[in-house]
Amino acid sequence: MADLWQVTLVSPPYAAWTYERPSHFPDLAPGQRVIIPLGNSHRAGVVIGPADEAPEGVEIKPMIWPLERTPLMSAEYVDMVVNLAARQMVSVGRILEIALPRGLRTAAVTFKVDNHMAARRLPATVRPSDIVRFGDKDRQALMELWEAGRMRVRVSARKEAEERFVSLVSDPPWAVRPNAKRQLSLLEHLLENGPRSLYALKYGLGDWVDGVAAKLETAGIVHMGELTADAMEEVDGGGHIEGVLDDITLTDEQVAAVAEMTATMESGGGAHLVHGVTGSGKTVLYLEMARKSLNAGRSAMLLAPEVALASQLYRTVARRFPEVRTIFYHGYQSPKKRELAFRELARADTPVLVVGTRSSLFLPVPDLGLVVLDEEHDESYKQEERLAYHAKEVAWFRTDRSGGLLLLGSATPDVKTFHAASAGRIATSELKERVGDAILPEVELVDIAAMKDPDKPLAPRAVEAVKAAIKAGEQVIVMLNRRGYAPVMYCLDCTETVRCPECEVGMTYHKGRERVVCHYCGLSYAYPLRCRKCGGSNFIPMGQGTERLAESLQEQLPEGTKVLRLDRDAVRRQERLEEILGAFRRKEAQVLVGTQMISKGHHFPDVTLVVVADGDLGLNLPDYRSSERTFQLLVQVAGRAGRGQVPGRVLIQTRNPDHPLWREVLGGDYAGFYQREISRRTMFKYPPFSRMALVRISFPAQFENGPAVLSLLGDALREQGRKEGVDVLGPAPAPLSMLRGRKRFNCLIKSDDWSKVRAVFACMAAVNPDPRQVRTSLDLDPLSTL
DNA sequence: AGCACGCCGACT
DNA sequence: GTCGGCGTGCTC
Repeated sequence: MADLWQVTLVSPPYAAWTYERPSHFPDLAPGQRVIIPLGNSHRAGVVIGPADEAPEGVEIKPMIWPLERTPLMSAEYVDMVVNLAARQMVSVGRILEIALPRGLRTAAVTFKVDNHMAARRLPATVRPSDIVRFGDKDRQALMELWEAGRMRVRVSARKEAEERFVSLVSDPPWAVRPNAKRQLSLLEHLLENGPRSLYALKYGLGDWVDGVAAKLETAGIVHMGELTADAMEEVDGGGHIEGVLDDITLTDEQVAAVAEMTATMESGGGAHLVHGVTGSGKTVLYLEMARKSLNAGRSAMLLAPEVALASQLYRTVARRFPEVRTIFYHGYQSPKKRELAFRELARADTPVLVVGTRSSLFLPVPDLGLVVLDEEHDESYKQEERLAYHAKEVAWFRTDRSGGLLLLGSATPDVKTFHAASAGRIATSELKERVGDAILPEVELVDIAAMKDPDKPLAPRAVEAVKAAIKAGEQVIVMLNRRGYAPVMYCLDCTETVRCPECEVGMTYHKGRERVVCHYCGLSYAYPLRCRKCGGSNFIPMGQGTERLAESLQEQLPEGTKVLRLDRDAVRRQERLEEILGAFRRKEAQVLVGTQMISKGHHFPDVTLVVVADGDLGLNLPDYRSSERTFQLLVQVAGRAGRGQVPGRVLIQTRNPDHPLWREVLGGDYAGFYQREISRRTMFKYPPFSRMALVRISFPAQFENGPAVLSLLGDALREQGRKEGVDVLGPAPAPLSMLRGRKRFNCLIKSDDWSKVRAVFACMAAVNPDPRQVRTSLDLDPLSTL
């Protein structure tokens, strides 16, 4: 009787198939990685569990070799992955592909065999294809060496070479021939998307990347190797979060919060919201709770929405707990580093601390007593590309299973979180005061309805306030949530604007890069360019972006004032973010202009003034979350002001001073905002009073059956929706209607129950006549419902 | 993701 | 004539 097991492929086609355990194999357990034959190749797979019976009509093949002697993943880990896969309606292999570092997903390995004591002569290096060819005796002898720990696994050199990251060394313009199309397209790609592994670049652009990248490396224009983000951990200037170590005495509010959180922790865990105003010292609470978890012999994980914030948190944690093994982890680390972290945690037998971003939640951390999501409302916790999952959901699942505490911290909680808290389903602690002498800033509105001059985007009153702050030796942050120089380029000859041919949206002028760029798909053209309609080249930039705002401020402010800019363009080169933040923190500049990036968690004690150049941006988007998003952004950016001794002041420019949101932002009145928002959501049955999901459908642009299949799938969705009693809207072209040669469409589903959403999706997927061409995916609770 | 199969252009 | 380009299809 053959010993059959379910094995999941961690690469396409991601299937969970049946394989036989050969008699010479050691015992198997869920989570064990094995090399399996697939067609004529060898692949890595993960054992999910025993298979009850063989599928009909297929020949069951035997496994080739184990990839580790004791599984890196436990049965509980596999259980988490299986569960998450079921919720997201994707195969288990898709989740494991996200969860496992690259080196743990490949079967391209070599075994180093220590055979000097062996009775039987075996080669010193063995590859999977050799094992297949071995006779039974040799295989048996090899397995004895394996079980004795005399056989080591090494990822093949070619795979490791592909793991190297390619990153830009210098900003444009680059010293390459203007007609070197491939070199330029690689450079533009790196500029737009940031550092990428050679592997990812080859996948996205083509195999020519190998040669071109090598050439650019020789020319000193790109760097290949470890990502510089890793070096960032050691860079000074970021510093740990100040005040956390120096001010260990807790305030009364903090003491009360610790007591409440401890009660939740000791009653078997669960979620606990820390609703504390900006600057109220939430980090101290996280550290206190981490200490409690460690004292109870349990591991703790502290997560931040972005690498830079996680890195700051890591330094603080490492200083606070020098005696505890602390691991820093994020998705931009080299695969090698991630693999080391994964392996170390899988082997750990004492409690550990993990600090990182959302991808850390897939680490095999032993006995999780605490997970902290700092700034829990932040949308970066939701992964949108590839596979849509929310870190909060994974964190909730893990702490639920382990009986750990899930700590959600924010000054402006997610409306859904706060609703659960108000309903008593989540325990809550409140911090209403800032720590130390700091008080919350004064917020004022500036009416700019009458302003027209694009070279003077700030109202005179705002400019005066900036000048006064600089004169007093203080610092200023100016936020404009739109990067580039100008969002619209207007042709003076024919009144046409520059539009992206793929996305049908306006293209943004980037002066420093000398290009116009589509902010949806990243397509860009060199500027100056000719008008598509009339061939003229007399464009005038209209509207404001951070680049133009920084430029005009530089002109309006007194001689000697230094203005820094912080946005995705400015920090394309990895080390630039820390450079800019460090320079501002060291007061090498008086003004920092930036997008919402500057609103996130940074602590600048000398900033006394925050100006929001366009408060109305994002307020009237056709999305149920737009006012929540705007409120959170404005309160967060206002929170950057007055964190030191001098009280802060916030000016918000608006063309619409009567909007009810302003009163709540001005008063920092989360409760008032929440009341108004929740009654609106009740009225329109928006979440949390309903469940929203997006069905994404895409097919290659040249696939002629695409539209027909699309309408078939749309019909199936509506039909099934009627049966289940859920609303289905669409299909409508997605905001990025064309991406990588595929046409994309969305259907919005609104239901009272996730299970109905899954049922409707499953019925639709089942009638898809050509799943290879027409791909469908389900995004539960999408960030944007467009 | 790999790898085979299969059908068209530029070479010893 | 063949070598080899990459479109398409399949993998327990």
